[in-house]
Amino acid sequence: MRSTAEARRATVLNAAVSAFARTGFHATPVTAVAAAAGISEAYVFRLFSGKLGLFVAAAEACFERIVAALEMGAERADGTGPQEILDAMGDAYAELIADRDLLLLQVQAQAVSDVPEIAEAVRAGYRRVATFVQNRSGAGDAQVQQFFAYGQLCHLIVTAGLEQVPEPWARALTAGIRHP
Amino acid sequence: MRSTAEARRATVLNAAVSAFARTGFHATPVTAVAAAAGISEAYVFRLFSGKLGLFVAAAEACFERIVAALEMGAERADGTGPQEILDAMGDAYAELIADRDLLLLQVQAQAVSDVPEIAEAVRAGYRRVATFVQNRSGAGDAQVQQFFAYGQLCHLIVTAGLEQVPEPWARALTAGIRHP
DNA sequence: TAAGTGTGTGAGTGCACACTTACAAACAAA
DNA sequence: TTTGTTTGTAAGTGTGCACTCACACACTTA
Repeated sequence: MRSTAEARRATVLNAAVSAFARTGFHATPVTAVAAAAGISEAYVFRLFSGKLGLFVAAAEACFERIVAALEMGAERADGTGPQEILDAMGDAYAELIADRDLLLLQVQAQAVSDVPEIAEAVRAGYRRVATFVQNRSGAGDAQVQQFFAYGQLCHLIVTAGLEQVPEPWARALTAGIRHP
Repeated sequence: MRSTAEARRATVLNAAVSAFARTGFHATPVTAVAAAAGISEAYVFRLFSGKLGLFVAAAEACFERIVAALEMGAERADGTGPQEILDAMGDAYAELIADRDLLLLQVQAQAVSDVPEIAEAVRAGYRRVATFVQNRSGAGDAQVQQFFAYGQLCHLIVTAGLEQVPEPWARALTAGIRHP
Protein backbone atom coordinates (compact mmCIF):
# COMPACT_ATOMS: atom_id res chain seq x y z
CA MET A 1 0.00 0.00 0.00
CA ARG A 2 1.57 3.24 -1.11
CA SER A 3 -0.69 5.54 0.90
CA THR A 4 -4.11 5.67 2.45
CA ALA A 5 -7.14 6.60 0.42
CA GLU A 6 -7.77 9.51 2.75
CA ALA A 7 -4.38 11.06 2.04
CA ARG A 8 -4.90 10.57 -1.69
CA ARG A 9 -8.26 12.26 -1.46
CA ALA A 10 -6.61 15.29 0.10
CA THR A 11 -3.94 15.66 -2.59
CA VAL A 12 -6.52 15.13 -5.31
CA LEU A 13 -8.65 17.81 -3.70
CA ASN A 14 -5.77 20.27 -3.77
CA ALA A 15 -5.15 19.54 -7.41
CA ALA A 16 -8.85 19.88 -8.12
CA VAL A 17 -9.09 23.31 -6.48
CA SER A 18 -6.26 24.65 -8.64
CA ALA A 19 -7.38 22.99 -11.86
CA PHE A 20 -11.05 23.93 -11.58
CA ALA A 21 -10.12 27.46 -10.52
CA ARG A 22 -8.13 27.99 -13.69
CA THR A 23 -10.33 26.38 -16.33
CA GLY A 24 -13.70 25.84 -14.68
CA PHE A 25 -15.94 22.83 -14.38
CA HIS A 26 -16.73 21.97 -17.98
CA ALA A 27 -13.33 22.83 -19.45
CA THR A 28 -11.21 20.83 -17.03
CA PRO A 29 -11.03 17.13 -17.85
CA VAL A 30 -10.59 14.95 -14.81
CA THR A 31 -7.46 13.62 -16.52
CA ALA A 32 -5.99 17.05 -15.83
CA VAL A 33 -6.59 16.94 -12.09
CA ALA A 34 -5.50 13.29 -12.04
CA ALA A 35 -2.23 14.25 -13.73
CA ALA A 36 -1.73 17.18 -11.36
CA ALA A 37 -2.30 14.85 -8.42
CA GLY A 38 0.06 12.28 -9.90
CA ILE A 39 -2.41 9.42 -10.10
CA SER A 40 -4.51 7.76 -12.76
CA GLU A 41 -7.85 9.08 -13.92
CA ALA A 42 -9.55 5.82 -12.96
CA TYR A 43 -8.54 6.15 -9.34
CA VAL A 44 -9.95 9.66 -9.12
CA PHE A 45 -13.30 8.18 -10.08
CA ARG A 46 -12.97 5.64 -7.32
CA LEU A 47 -12.09 8.31 -4.74
CA PHE A 48 -14.90 10.68 -5.75
CA SER A 49 -18.36 10.06 -7.07
CA GLY A 50 -17.93 11.41 -10.58
CA LYS A 51 -16.66 14.75 -11.78
CA LEU A 52 -19.55 16.61 -10.17
CA GLY A 53 -18.80 15.17 -6.76
CA LEU A 54 -15.18 16.15 -7.15
CA PHE A 55 -16.09 19.71 -8.05
CA VAL A 56 -18.50 20.07 -5.15
CA ALA A 57 -15.85 18.74 -2.76
CA ALA A 58 -13.35 21.24 -4.18
CA ALA A 59 -15.82 24.09 -3.72
CA GLU A 60 -16.44 23.09 -0.11
CA ALA A 61 -12.70 22.97 0.56
CA CYS A 62 -12.43 26.40 -1.04
CA PHE A 63 -14.95 28.01 1.30
CA GLU A 64 -13.36 26.23 4.22
CA ARG A 65 -10.02 27.83 3.41
CA ILE A 66 -11.61 31.23 2.99
CA VAL A 67 -13.09 31.10 6.46
CA ALA A 68 -9.67 30.10 7.76
CA ALA A 69 -8.04 33.06 5.98
CA LEU A 70 -10.63 35.47 7.39
CA GLU A 71 -10.11 34.05 10.86
CA MET A 72 -6.36 34.60 10.52
CA GLY A 73 -7.02 38.14 9.40
CA ALA A 74 -9.42 38.89 12.21
CA GLU A 75 -6.86 37.79 14.77
CA ARG A 76 -4.44 40.48 13.74
CA ALA A 77 -7.02 43.27 13.78
CA ASP A 78 -5.93 46.58 15.28
CA GLY A 79 -8.87 46.83 17.65
CA THR A 80 -12.03 45.03 18.67
CA GLY A 81 -14.62 47.23 16.97
CA PRO A 82 -16.71 45.66 14.19
CA GLN A 83 -15.31 47.88 11.47
CA GLU A 84 -11.73 47.26 12.56
CA ILE A 85 -12.22 43.50 12.46
CA LEU A 86 -14.02 43.79 9.13
CA ASP A 87 -11.15 45.83 7.70
CA ALA A 88 -8.63 43.28 8.91
CA MET A 89 -10.66 40.52 7.28
CA GLY A 90 -10.84 42.57 4.11
CA ASP A 91 -7.07 42.89 4.01
CA ALA A 92 -6.73 39.15 4.53
CA TYR A 93 -9.16 38.50 1.70
CA ALA A 94 -7.38 40.91 -0.60
CA GLU A 95 -4.19 38.99 0.01
CA LEU A 96 -5.88 35.96 -1.51
CA ILE A 97 -5.49 37.77 -4.82
CA ALA A 98 -1.97 36.36 -4.77
CA ASP A 99 -3.38 32.86 -4.52
CA ARG A 100 -5.97 33.42 -7.21
CA ASP A 101 -7.23 29.85 -6.75
CA LEU A 102 -9.75 30.57 -4.03
CA LEU A 103 -11.00 33.70 -5.75
CA LEU A 104 -11.34 32.08 -9.15
CA LEU A 105 -12.96 28.91 -7.90
CA GLN A 106 -15.78 30.95 -6.41
CA VAL A 107 -16.33 32.61 -9.78
CA GLN A 108 -16.25 29.25 -11.52
CA ALA A 109 -18.73 27.76 -9.06
CA GLN A 110 -21.10 30.70 -9.44
CA ALA A 111 -20.95 30.31 -13.20
CA VAL A 112 -22.02 26.66 -13.06
CA SER A 113 -24.75 27.17 -10.52
CA ASP A 114 -27.34 26.03 -13.02
CA VAL A 115 -26.33 22.60 -11.75
CA PRO A 116 -28.45 22.24 -8.61
CA GLU A 117 -25.79 20.45 -6.56
CA ILE A 118 -23.31 23.23 -7.27
CA ALA A 119 -25.81 25.99 -6.51
CA GLU A 120 -26.46 24.34 -3.17
CA ALA A 121 -22.73 24.13 -2.48
CA VAL A 122 -22.35 27.83 -3.28
CA ARG A 123 -25.20 28.74 -0.96
CA ALA A 124 -23.80 26.53 1.79
CA GLY A 125 -20.37 28.08 1.32
CA TYR A 126 -21.60 31.65 1.53
CA ARG A 127 -23.83 30.75 4.44
CA ARG A 128 -20.74 29.50 6.21
CA VAL A 129 -18.63 32.56 5.31
CA ALA A 130 -21.33 35.16 5.88
CA THR A 131 -22.45 33.88 9.26
CA PHE A 132 -18.82 33.66 10.32
CA VAL A 133 -18.21 37.26 9.29
CA GLN A 134 -21.35 38.40 11.10
CA ASN A 135 -20.55 36.58 14.31
CA ARG A 136 -16.84 37.17 14.39
CA SER A 137 -17.01 40.89 13.61
CA GLY A 138 -20.26 41.74 15.29
CA ALA A 139 -20.96 44.14 12.44
CA GLY A 140 -24.42 45.18 11.31
CA ASP A 141 -26.16 44.06 8.15
CA ALA A 142 -25.12 47.09 6.11
CA GLN A 143 -21.47 46.68 7.02
CA VAL A 144 -21.52 42.98 6.22
CA GLN A 145 -23.23 43.67 2.93
CA GLN A 146 -20.57 46.21 2.04
CA PHE A 147 -17.87 43.74 2.97
CA PHE A 148 -19.22 41.19 0.52
CA ALA A 149 -19.87 43.76 -2.18
CA TYR A 150 -16.22 44.77 -2.22
CA GLY A 151 -15.24 41.12 -2.00
CA GLN A 152 -17.17 40.46 -5.18
CA LEU A 153 -15.46 43.45 -6.75
CA CYS A 154 -12.17 41.67 -6.11
CA HIS A 155 -13.42 38.82 -8.26
CA LEU A 156 -13.94 41.16 -11.18
CA ILE A 157 -10.55 42.76 -10.66
CA VAL A 158 -8.81 39.41 -10.69
CA THR A 159 -10.67 37.75 -13.55
CA ALA A 160 -10.37 40.78 -15.80
CA GLY A 161 -6.82 41.51 -14.70
CA LEU A 162 -7.72 45.13 -13.95
CA GLU A 163 -4.61 45.59 -11.82
CA GLN A 164 -2.60 45.56 -15.01
CA VAL A 165 -4.79 48.11 -16.77
CA PRO A 166 -3.35 51.65 -16.42
CA GLU A 167 -6.45 53.47 -17.65
CA PRO A 168 -8.41 55.78 -15.29
CA TRP A 169 -11.58 53.70 -15.13
CA ALA A 170 -9.57 50.66 -14.04
CA ARG A 171 -7.67 52.71 -11.49
CA ALA A 172 -11.00 53.84 -10.05
CA LEU A 173 -12.26 50.27 -9.69
CA THR A 174 -9.07 48.95 -8.13
CA ALA A 175 -8.35 51.93 -5.85
CA GLY A 176 -7.50 50.96 -2.31
CA ILE A 177 -7.60 47.24 -2.95
CA ARG A 178 -4.52 45.75 -1.37
CA HIS A 179 -2.14 44.00 -3.70
CA PRO A 180 0.57 41.83 -2.21
CA MET B 1 -34.04 34.95 -50.15
CA ARG B 2 -35.81 34.52 -46.87
CA SER B 3 -33.91 37.22 -45.00
CA THR B 4 -30.65 39.08 -45.00
CA ALA B 5 -27.58 37.70 -43.30
CA GLU B 6 -27.47 40.79 -41.10
CA ALA B 7 -30.95 40.15 -39.73
CA ARG B 8 -30.08 36.52 -39.10
CA ARG B 9 -26.95 37.54 -37.27
CA ALA B 10 -29.07 39.67 -34.93
CA THR B 11 -31.54 36.91 -34.07
CA VAL B 12 -28.69 34.44 -33.60
CA LEU B 13 -27.03 36.94 -31.28
CA ASN B 14 -30.17 37.23 -29.18
CA ALA B 15 -30.39 33.48 -28.90
CA ALA B 16 -26.70 33.30 -28.05
CA VAL B 17 -26.99 35.82 -25.24
CA SER B 18 -29.76 33.81 -23.57
CA ALA B 19 -28.19 30.42 -24.16
CA PHE B 20 -24.69 31.34 -23.04
CA ALA B 21 -26.09 33.21 -20.04
CA ARG B 22 -27.84 30.11 -18.80
CA THR B 23 -25.28 27.38 -19.41
CA GLY B 24 -22.02 29.17 -20.12
CA PHE B 25 -19.50 28.90 -22.91
CA HIS B 26 -18.32 25.31 -22.65
CA ALA B 27 -21.65 23.76 -21.69
CA THR B 28 -23.74 25.29 -24.46
CA PRO B 29 -23.45 23.50 -27.79
CA VAL B 30 -23.89 25.77 -30.76
CA THR B 31 -26.68 23.42 -31.82
CA ALA B 32 -28.58 24.85 -28.84
CA VAL B 33 -28.29 28.46 -29.95
CA ALA B 34 -28.96 27.40 -33.55
CA ALA B 35 -32.15 25.68 -32.44
CA ALA B 36 -33.17 28.68 -30.35
CA ALA B 37 -32.60 30.93 -33.34
CA GLY B 38 -34.52 28.57 -35.60
CA ILE B 39 -31.73 27.90 -38.06
CA SER B 40 -29.26 25.12 -38.74
CA GLU B 41 -26.00 24.71 -36.87
CA ALA B 42 -24.04 24.94 -40.11
CA TYR B 43 -25.38 28.37 -40.90
CA VAL B 44 -24.40 29.68 -37.48
CA PHE B 45 -20.84 28.72 -38.34
CA ARG B 46 -21.11 30.62 -41.57
CA LEU B 47 -22.47 33.73 -39.83
CA PHE B 48 -19.87 33.72 -37.05
CA SER B 49 -16.27 32.64 -36.98
CA GLY B 50 -16.57 29.64 -34.72
CA LYS B 51 -18.09 29.25 -31.28
CA LEU B 52 -15.58 31.62 -29.71
CA GLY B 53 -16.44 34.42 -32.12
CA LEU B 54 -20.11 33.91 -31.38
CA PHE B 55 -19.52 34.11 -27.64
CA VAL B 56 -17.42 37.25 -27.91
CA ALA B 57 -20.10 38.88 -30.08
CA ALA B 58 -22.72 37.93 -27.51
CA ALA B 59 -20.64 39.41 -24.70
CA GLU B 60 -20.22 42.66 -26.61
CA ALA B 61 -23.96 42.85 -27.23
CA CYS B 62 -24.48 42.23 -23.52
CA PHE B 63 -22.37 45.19 -22.44
CA GLU B 64 -23.99 47.32 -25.09
CA ARG B 65 -27.39 46.58 -23.60
CA ILE B 66 -26.18 47.29 -20.11
CA VAL B 67 -25.00 50.74 -21.11
CA ALA B 68 -28.40 51.31 -22.69
CA ALA B 69 -30.15 50.23 -19.50
CA LEU B 70 -28.00 52.54 -17.39
CA GLU B 71 -28.69 55.41 -19.76
CA MET B 72 -32.42 54.79 -19.44
CA GLY B 73 -32.06 54.77 -15.67
CA ALA B 74 -30.01 57.94 -15.58
CA GLU B 75 -32.65 59.77 -17.56
CA ARG B 76 -35.26 59.24 -14.90
CA ALA B 77 -33.01 60.34 -12.04
CA ASP B 78 -34.59 62.56 -9.40
CA GLY B 79 -31.89 65.22 -9.56
CA THR B 80 -28.69 66.06 -11.32
CA GLY B 81 -26.19 65.35 -8.54
CA PRO B 82 -23.70 62.52 -9.09
CA GLN B 83 -25.10 60.34 -6.31
CA GLU B 84 -28.66 60.83 -7.50
CA ILE B 85 -27.75 59.76 -11.02
CA LEU B 86 -25.72 56.86 -9.65
CA ASP B 87 -28.65 55.72 -7.54
CA ALA B 88 -30.97 55.90 -10.51
CA MET B 89 -28.51 53.83 -12.53
CA GLY B 90 -28.29 51.37 -9.67
CA ASP B 91 -32.04 50.94 -9.63
CA ALA B 92 -32.01 50.37 -13.37
CA TYR B 93 -29.28 47.77 -13.00
CA ALA B 94 -31.11 46.02 -10.18
CA GLU B 95 -34.11 45.71 -12.45
CA LEU B 96 -31.98 43.62 -14.77
CA ILE B 97 -32.30 40.91 -12.13
CA ALA B 98 -35.62 40.21 -13.79
CA ASP B 99 -33.86 39.67 -17.11
CA ARG B 100 -31.13 37.53 -15.60
CA ASP B 101 -29.53 37.15 -19.06
CA LEU B 102 -27.33 40.23 -18.93
CA LEU B 103 -26.30 39.58 -15.34
CA LEU B 104 -25.50 35.93 -15.90
CA LEU B 105 -23.64 36.41 -19.15
CA GLN B 106 -21.20 38.71 -17.39
CA VAL B 107 -20.58 36.01 -14.80
CA GLN B 108 -20.12 33.43 -17.54
CA ALA B 109 -17.72 35.64 -19.44
CA GLN B 110 -15.66 36.35 -16.33
CA ALA B 111 -15.46 32.63 -15.64
CA VAL B 112 -14.01 31.88 -19.08
CA SER B 113 -11.57 34.76 -19.09
CA ASP B 114 -8.67 32.34 -19.25
CA VAL B 115 -9.40 32.50 -22.97
CA PRO B 116 -7.52 35.66 -24.03
CA GLU B 117 -10.13 36.82 -26.54
CA ILE B 118 -12.82 36.63 -23.89
CA ALA B 119 -10.72 38.37 -21.26
CA GLU B 120 -10.17 41.19 -23.71
CA ALA B 121 -13.90 41.38 -24.43
CA VAL B 122 -14.62 41.59 -20.71
CA ARG B 123 -12.09 44.37 -20.26
CA ALA B 124 -13.47 46.24 -23.25
CA GLY B 125 -16.99 45.81 -21.92
CA TYR B 126 -16.20 47.14 -18.48
CA ARG B 127 -14.14 49.93 -19.98
CA ARG B 128 -17.22 50.92 -21.91
CA VAL B 129 -19.56 50.68 -18.93
CA ALA B 130 -17.22 52.24 -16.38
CA THR B 131 -16.28 55.25 -18.47
CA PHE B 132 -19.93 55.77 -19.26
CA VAL B 133 -20.85 55.71 -15.59
CA GLN B 134 -18.02 58.09 -14.76
CA ASN B 135 -18.90 60.59 -17.47
CA ARG B 136 -22.65 60.39 -17.25
CA SER B 137 -22.83 60.69 -13.47
CA GLY B 138 -19.83 62.90 -12.86
CA ALA B 139 -19.17 60.91 -9.70
CA GLY B 140 -15.76 60.51 -8.10
CA ASP B 141 -13.65 57.37 -8.14
CA ALA B 142 -14.84 56.13 -4.75
CA GLN B 143 -18.49 56.48 -5.70
CA VAL B 144 -17.94 54.71 -8.99
CA GLN B 145 -16.05 51.94 -7.27
CA GLN B 146 -18.90 51.49 -4.80
CA PHE B 147 -21.37 51.41 -7.66
CA PHE B 148 -19.54 48.52 -9.29
CA ALA B 149 -18.96 46.71 -6.01
CA TYR B 150 -22.69 46.54 -5.35
CA GLY B 151 -23.25 45.64 -8.97
CA GLN B 152 -21.02 42.63 -8.54
CA LEU B 153 -22.91 41.77 -5.37
CA CYS B 154 -26.01 41.53 -7.54
CA HIS B 155 -24.29 38.82 -9.56
CA LEU B 156 -23.79 36.74 -6.44
CA ILE B 157 -27.37 37.31 -5.34
CA VAL B 158 -28.70 36.16 -8.70
CA THR B 159 -26.44 33.17 -9.30
CA ALA B 160 -26.89 31.81 -5.79
CA GLY B 161 -30.59 32.67 -5.71
CA LEU B 162 -30.16 34.48 -2.40
CA GLU B 163 -33.47 36.31 -2.79
CA GLN B 164 -35.20 33.02 -2.08
CA VAL B 165 -33.15 32.28 1.03
CA PRO B 166 -35.01 33.44 4.16
CA GLU B 167 -32.02 33.10 6.52
CA PRO B 168 -30.54 36.20 8.22
CA TRP B 169 -27.18 36.14 6.44
CA ALA B 170 -28.92 36.12 3.06
CA ARG B 171 -31.25 38.92 4.15
CA ALA B 172 -28.20 40.96 5.10
CA LEU B 173 -26.59 40.47 1.69
CA THR B 174 -29.74 41.25 -0.26
CA ALA B 175 -30.98 44.15 1.89
CA GLY B 176 -32.02 47.19 -0.11
CA ILE B 177 -31.46 45.58 -3.49
CA ARG B 178 -34.47 46.36 -5.60
CA HIS B 179 -36.42 43.43 -6.85
CA PRO B 180 -39.02 44.03 -9.54
C1' DT C 1 -32.56 31.62 -70.23
C1' DA C 2 -28.14 31.24 -68.51
C1' DA C 3 -24.88 32.56 -65.22
C1' DG C 4 -23.94 34.48 -60.89
C1' DT C 5 -24.66 35.51 -55.93
C1' DG C 6 -26.46 35.11 -51.40
C1' DT C 7 -29.13 32.08 -48.15
C1' DG C 8 -29.64 27.75 -46.18
C1' DT C 9 -29.05 22.65 -44.85
C1' DG C 10 -28.18 17.26 -44.26
C1' DA C 11 -24.96 14.37 -43.56
C1' DG C 12 -20.88 13.51 -42.24
C1' DT C 13 -15.78 13.51 -39.64
C1' DG C 14 -12.77 13.36 -36.07
C1' DC C 15 -11.70 14.05 -31.50
C1' DA C 16 -12.08 14.91 -26.59
C1' DC C 17 -13.67 13.19 -22.58
C1' DA C 18 -16.73 11.03 -18.66
C1' DC C 19 -17.02 6.80 -16.92
C1' DT C 20 -16.29 1.41 -16.70
C1' DT C 21 -14.11 -2.92 -16.42
C1' DA C 22 -10.79 -6.31 -15.96
C1' DC C 23 -6.82 -6.98 -13.90
C1' DA C 24 -2.53 -6.59 -10.86
C1' DA C 25 0.31 -5.67 -7.00
C1' DA C 26 0.94 -4.48 -2.00
C1' DC C 27 -0.28 -5.53 2.46
C1' DA C 28 -2.84 -7.90 6.41
C1' DA C 29 -4.90 -11.82 8.94
C1' DA C 30 -5.67 -16.85 9.25
C1' DT D 1 0.53 -20.29 2.45
C1' DT D 2 -3.87 -19.00 1.47
C1' DT D 3 -7.54 -15.87 1.53
C1' DG D 4 -9.15 -11.31 1.61
C1' DT D 5 -8.88 -6.31 1.37
C1' DT D 6 -7.14 -1.98 -0.26
C1' DT D 7 -4.57 0.68 -3.50
C1' DG D 8 -3.75 1.33 -8.09
C1' DT D 9 -3.88 1.18 -13.38
C1' DA D 10 -4.22 0.19 -18.68
C1' DA D 11 -7.24 -0.21 -21.90
C1' DG D 12 -11.32 0.26 -23.45
C1' DT D 13 -16.58 2.22 -24.57
C1' DG D 14 -19.92 5.34 -25.87
C1' DT D 15 -21.36 9.75 -26.57
C1' DG D 16 -21.49 14.64 -27.41
C1' DC D 17 -19.91 18.19 -29.99
C1' DA D 18 -17.07 21.66 -32.95
C1' DC D 19 -16.46 22.19 -37.41
C1' DT D 20 -16.70 20.95 -42.70
C1' DC D 21 -18.44 20.02 -47.24
C1' DA D 22 -21.18 19.00 -50.89
C1' DC D 23 -25.29 20.35 -52.37
C1' DA D 24 -29.92 22.92 -53.09
C1' DC D 25 -32.99 26.63 -53.31
C1' DA D 26 -34.17 31.75 -53.84
C1' DC D 27 -33.45 35.74 -56.15
C1' DT D 28 -31.06 39.03 -59.41
C1' DT D 29 -29.02 40.61 -63.68
C1' DA D 30 -27.63 40.42 -68.58
